[in-house]
Order: sequence, then C-alpha cells, then structure tokens
Amino acid sequence: MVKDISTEQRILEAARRVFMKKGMAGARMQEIADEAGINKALLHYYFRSKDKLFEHILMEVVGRIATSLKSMMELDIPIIQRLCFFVEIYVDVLMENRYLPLFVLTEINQNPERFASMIREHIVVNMQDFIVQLEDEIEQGKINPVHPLHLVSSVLGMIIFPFAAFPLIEEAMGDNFAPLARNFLNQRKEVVKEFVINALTPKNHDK
Amino acid sequence: MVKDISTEQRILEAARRVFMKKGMAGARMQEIADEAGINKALLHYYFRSKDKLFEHILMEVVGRIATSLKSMMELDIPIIQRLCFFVEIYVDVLMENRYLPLFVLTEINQNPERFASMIREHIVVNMQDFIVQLEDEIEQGKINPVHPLHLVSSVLGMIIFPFAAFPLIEEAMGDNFAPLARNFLNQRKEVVKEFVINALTPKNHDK
DNA sequence: GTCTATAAGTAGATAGAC
DNA sequence: GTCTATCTACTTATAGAC
Repeated sequence: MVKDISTEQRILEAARRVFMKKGMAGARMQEIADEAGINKALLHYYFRSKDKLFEHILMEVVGRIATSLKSMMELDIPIIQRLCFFVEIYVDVLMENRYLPLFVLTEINQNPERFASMIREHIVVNMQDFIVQLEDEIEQGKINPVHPLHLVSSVLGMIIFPFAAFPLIEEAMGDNFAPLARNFLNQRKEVVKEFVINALTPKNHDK
Repeated sequence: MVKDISTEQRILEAARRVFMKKGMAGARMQEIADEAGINKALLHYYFRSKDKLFEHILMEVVGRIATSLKSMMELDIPIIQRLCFFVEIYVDVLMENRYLPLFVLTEINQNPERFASMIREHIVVNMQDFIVQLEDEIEQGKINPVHPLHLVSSVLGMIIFPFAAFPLIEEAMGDNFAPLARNFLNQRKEVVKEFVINALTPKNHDK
C-alpha cells in the first residue's frame, strides 16, 4: 500500500507545472510524463485518468491558497495591516509561479460547478470574516466606508495583472527587460499597499 | 469571388463566441459548426484550418482593441480625463463580453511570439504616446509623479478582475446575485475612476 | 513499479456527391 | 456552397511482459 513517494511526487510536480502553464485542455499526458522523466503508462498507474490527475492538482492548489488565507485571517490585526500583509505574501507567491492566477481563473470559468463547493467552503468563509471585520472598523470610524467586494476586486486585480500580462509588460518594457522585471514586480507591493492605505485611511477633516 | 456574407459571418460570430469562452486549445471545430448551424466541412471550406480560423478571430479582436485605443489617444484631453474615458468604454465592452480579457491574456501567455508583432505595432505605439503625455503633465506639476506601467497595470487590473473572476464574485454575492451583478460591475466605473483621480490629483499643500 | 506495445476514442482535415 | 462519409493524426487509456 505504501507507494513510492519519489515517483508520485515527481509526477505531481510535473503535472502541476504543465497544467498551470497549459491549462486542462492544453496539457498533454505525454508532456507531463516527459517532464516527470517517466512514461505515460505510469501516469495512469498512479492516477487512473487525466481528469483525476487534474482534480488532484486543483485540490492541491486551491487548498494551498485556502490555507494561507485562513492562516492570515487568524492573526488579530487591523484590516489595513491585514491587506498589506496579504499583498506581501501573495506577490511573493506569484513571483514563484506567475501562471497561478490565470490558471485558476481560467479553470473556474471553464467549469464553475467543479469549484462551487470548494469556493463556498474555503474562500467565501474567509471572506465572511473579512467582511465582518471591515464593516466593524468602518462603524468605529477607523477606516473609510468601502464596499468589501470592490476593495477585494481592486487589490486582487492590481496584484494579479502584471503577472497575468507578463509577456505584454515584457514587450512594453523593451530590450533591457529581464533585469527590470523582478524589480518592477517587487515594486508592485508598495504600489498596492499605498492604494490600500489611501483608500482606507480617513482624511482627518478635523485635524 | 463574392462569398456568401451571411454564412461566413455566422461562422465568424460562432467562432468568436466559442474561442473566447474555451480558448484555442479547448475549442472544438464541431462546437463552432453547431453554434453556426452548419457542419464541420464548411468551416474548412471557408477557413482551411482551425489555426487559420483562430488567427482570423485573433486579428479581429486585437484589431478592435487597438482601434478603440487609437481613437481614444487622438482626443486632445488631459491624462486623467483620458483614463476616466477609457474606464467608461472598457467596462462597457466587458459587460458585453466578459471572456475577452481572460481570453487575450491566456492566448498571449500560451503563444507570446504570435503576438509580439501585433503588440509592438498596435499596443506599444499607443503606450508611447500615453507615456509622453503622462511625463509631460508630471513635469508641469499638473499630476503626481507615477510610473506609467504601474498606473496602467493598476487600472487594467482593477477593471478586468471582476469580469475574469465572475463565477467567484457570483459565489461570493450569494443567492440574489443576478440582479446585483450588473449593478456591481457598473459601479466599478466609479470605483476605478476615483482611484485614478486620487492617484494623480496633487494634494495642494500650499492651499 | 515500470516498461513497450496497442487499443479505443476523439478531433481536424479531405473526398466526393448533390 | 453545402452536405455525408471517410481518412488521418493525435491523445487518452489499457494489456501484458519484465
């Protein structure tokens, strides 16, 4: 019953890379096998079908996102700090895997039913806590009134875009792009955090 | 030589819908044929191959984007107004076709070479004009100093996200979603315009 | 567990009748 | 121009040897 961890692990890592980059429809079992240094038959030995393998990767990815969201919501800090913290770690994650957001968004759009329960269980729950805290701080006058979904949409959009549009940014930056790219993406942290602070910090009319 | 416009047009519209929703890899010629109310053979009669048909749709889509960008850059208005105008029309476009941004971004990532020349010719050129004007207004002290690519990334990201993450937003909003969705997406216009204005309008320390 | 060989199914492309 | 039928190539999946 004890499977060889090393091979299974190599398959999973290869599958993650290929699925992330090509998506479910564009990925090929042959490519995953090559990437893992084995042959197609073994893929089916370990994970019966392409669909099952994909599902596995999906759960792993969504699970990881959910876990980091959850652990972040457990810290007892003001909403502004919470968002700034989120920006920091999320940009770092995307630096390691720029295909993540486009992959997740594409697959959700392709097959919303498959995600409905995952989203409800893992994402919406954390959202609820976030909304409660946000409305709480608004009521206390600590921050400006904002619509939680608009705030989240803005922050996520601002973070995700440069990674999703990476080849576009590359082209826009021109020749000496490579050395600048990492720098630009790192600057995003400050840009987005500045947005959060400006959007939420009250203007202090009575100062 | 005069082809039957009606059929060719129906094919193109069907292809656009299917490609937009499923992407190049996920789209099926059979589905496009069904959607157009004809059979597969006719698709090949009109557009030799799937790749050619896809290329056609791609050019059409990118061309339309480039045209609206260009016409917008021809207006002689301040940068803030230009961006606000852009937000207005772009959100309206996405209301009609929410798959547009995810489609374009995915395909660019899938096949950057295919887009390199298009991007340089159509997008980067308009970007250059935009950057010149931006830096000009910054120098004149009319607006705050900002990095053009960061500004564009923020605005595009803020606009695109709710459309790209539509099923997520849907789930987050819960049951009575349908009536609220259109409203929420329309509010985006004001939210993003407010960001543009806040980010660029000088604080007037000497007032 | 891992491989080679092959089956089974799917999708793009073509032939040829009308 | 449009259709049905068919071919070819590719991709997933399985059989069976080692």
